[in-house]
Amino acid sequence: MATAVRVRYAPSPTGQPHIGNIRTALFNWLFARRNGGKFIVRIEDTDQTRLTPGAVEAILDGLRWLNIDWDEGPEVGGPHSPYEQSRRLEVYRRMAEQLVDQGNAYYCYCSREELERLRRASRGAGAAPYSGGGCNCRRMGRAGAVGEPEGDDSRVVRFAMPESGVTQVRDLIRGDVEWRNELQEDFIILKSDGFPTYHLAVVADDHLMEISHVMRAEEWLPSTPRHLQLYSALGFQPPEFAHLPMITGTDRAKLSKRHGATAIGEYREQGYLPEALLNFMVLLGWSLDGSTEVMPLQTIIDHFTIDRITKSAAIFDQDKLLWMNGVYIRELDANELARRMTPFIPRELDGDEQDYLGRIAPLVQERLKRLDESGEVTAYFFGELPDYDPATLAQRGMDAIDALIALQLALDVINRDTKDGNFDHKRVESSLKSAEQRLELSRRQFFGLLRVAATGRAVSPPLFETMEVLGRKRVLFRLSQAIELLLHQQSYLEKSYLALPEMLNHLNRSTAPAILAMSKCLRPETDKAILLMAERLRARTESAIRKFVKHLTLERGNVTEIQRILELIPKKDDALIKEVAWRLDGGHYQAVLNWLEQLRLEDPEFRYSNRAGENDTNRHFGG
RNA sequence: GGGGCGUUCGUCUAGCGGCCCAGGACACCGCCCUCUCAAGGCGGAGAUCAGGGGUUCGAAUCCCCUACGCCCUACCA
Repeated sequence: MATAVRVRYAPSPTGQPHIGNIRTALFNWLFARRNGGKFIVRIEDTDQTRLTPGAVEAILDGLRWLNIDWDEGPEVGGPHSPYEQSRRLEVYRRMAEQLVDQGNAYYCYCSREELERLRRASRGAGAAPYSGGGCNCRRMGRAGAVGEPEGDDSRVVRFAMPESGVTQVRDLIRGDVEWRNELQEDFIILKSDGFPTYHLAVVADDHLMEISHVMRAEEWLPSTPRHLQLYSALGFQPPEFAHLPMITGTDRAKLSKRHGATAIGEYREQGYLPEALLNFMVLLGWSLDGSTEVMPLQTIIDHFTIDRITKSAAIFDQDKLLWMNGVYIRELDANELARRMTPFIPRELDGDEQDYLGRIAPLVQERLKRLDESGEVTAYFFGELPDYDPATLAQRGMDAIDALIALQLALDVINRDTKDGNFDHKRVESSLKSAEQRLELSRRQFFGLLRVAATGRAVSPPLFETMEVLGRKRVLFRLSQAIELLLHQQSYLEKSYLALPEMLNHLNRSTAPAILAMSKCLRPETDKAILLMAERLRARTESAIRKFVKHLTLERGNVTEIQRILELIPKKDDALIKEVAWRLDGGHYQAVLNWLEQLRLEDPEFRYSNRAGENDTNRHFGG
């Protein structure tokens, strides 16, 4: 019967968990899950000088975030506790002693300086440094060890490598690999501080913890012969070995800080989905079939076999990860998306806002690549619209007048069509599309304008859906706000009123009854403003009129009647004036009045927004 | 210097002697869709399979050599 699969992830807590390390953990974990085996986490904290506070927690958090669970290890314990090597020193010390007793290891008293000298000398010699007893300790040590003082704090224990023959490993990924023993050096197994080196500790623990397969990064391949010799000297049955390809930066060098984000925590903070990162990482060195890339975890587990692991190192391709993250985001249920976006929204959300976010989420879903874009991409849904440049309102090929006209029309039409409070996007769409037909604007221009007015941006999710989610109140307010913004722009202001003085001219002279009635509706302040404008703008009235004529559509019952009037008053065309005037009725005077009222903006004392809603304009018309 | 591993489009990869003058994906380019941005659809460009020798009727696939890259060469893991 085949031995049970027991694999392990053995990180050393020397810093933030690395993408490369975590990928190793992932492969081990997948292998365990695939084979119904156990996945063990063991902390290799044998280097006291490199310990980093919080590193163990960070490693464990990284695993938990990716949903990689462990059957034995820190926090969960297990039959081979403890799982921190610093708490198992006795085990290693005993084994080291046993090896010394057996003659497989010896005490070495060489100073670091001597060692360094030896090392340099051996460089050009073609042999491994102090191999086969390069220093004298091996030869004299065995005999001399007996007489040495116990606990000498400068001595280390070195393993005595065989001086001939080869050590061979049958790597599950790389096949047979062999090394000549004479080229191997006598490596240290127990340091002078009493801690084991990696080599002794892994072998001891992998054996004691009954590890069946050692899957680790390729950088460990060169030390495998040491481990094998250790197993043999200790009389242990070695496990299977599989050396995983490394993950490198774009320069093909071992991944390091200068390659950008390498710590798994950074990916979490940048809004990568753990399932996306996991899926992506597994593809770095493993493939299902060469064409299936995005796949559920269960599929990965079901098909995860060592024979499909690649041999060569892989560059970590951020672009592809980003793409895959987008894929996973799009696959999320809207509520789930909202839930995951929440931590990335830079404001506390109350219950209502959380619901609101739930409605926003589907809109931004397919244009979100990372969760950390959440704040940015939803900003205009919350609170007031931040200042935006009114110049962005008018789309290509439009000027402020076009924008003003279209905005006013949209405002009126939406206001009228959704009075009952039903503000779904279909309704808004049909309403705005009918309005669009009355304007000489392309759809792109009209909706582009409205988009800026509603969101403050040139780019957003589809307009009508966005408006629906924003809600009637916000939309209406923002449209009028946009109008106001435009009017506040000095240069635009002038243009927008170009036609008014001319109109005033005609009002004063014309005899058309409707126009007279209209002038009666003008309140004194407004009148004054118009006169002021007239003076200022006299020189340009001609072109202004032409401008308005362009926007004219003749249709009864149209709020844009005001524009028509303006447009229909070219000089010497009283007939036309009459024609328009004739079409006016009470309802349109309202529009006229609204329009004229905006003039008051010219005079700061008559802020439009301060007065809006206050005026009982109907009074002037007598109902 | 020594030892080891690796080498298929820019990147991740498929390929285990004929199905491959090499397939998929990301990125890139173009078109379509379209109210913007995305998403999506369609199409394009992109690899003399590191180079050279063999073996074979036939090689990206097997063997050898060379080159290049990377890893190890610490009382670090």
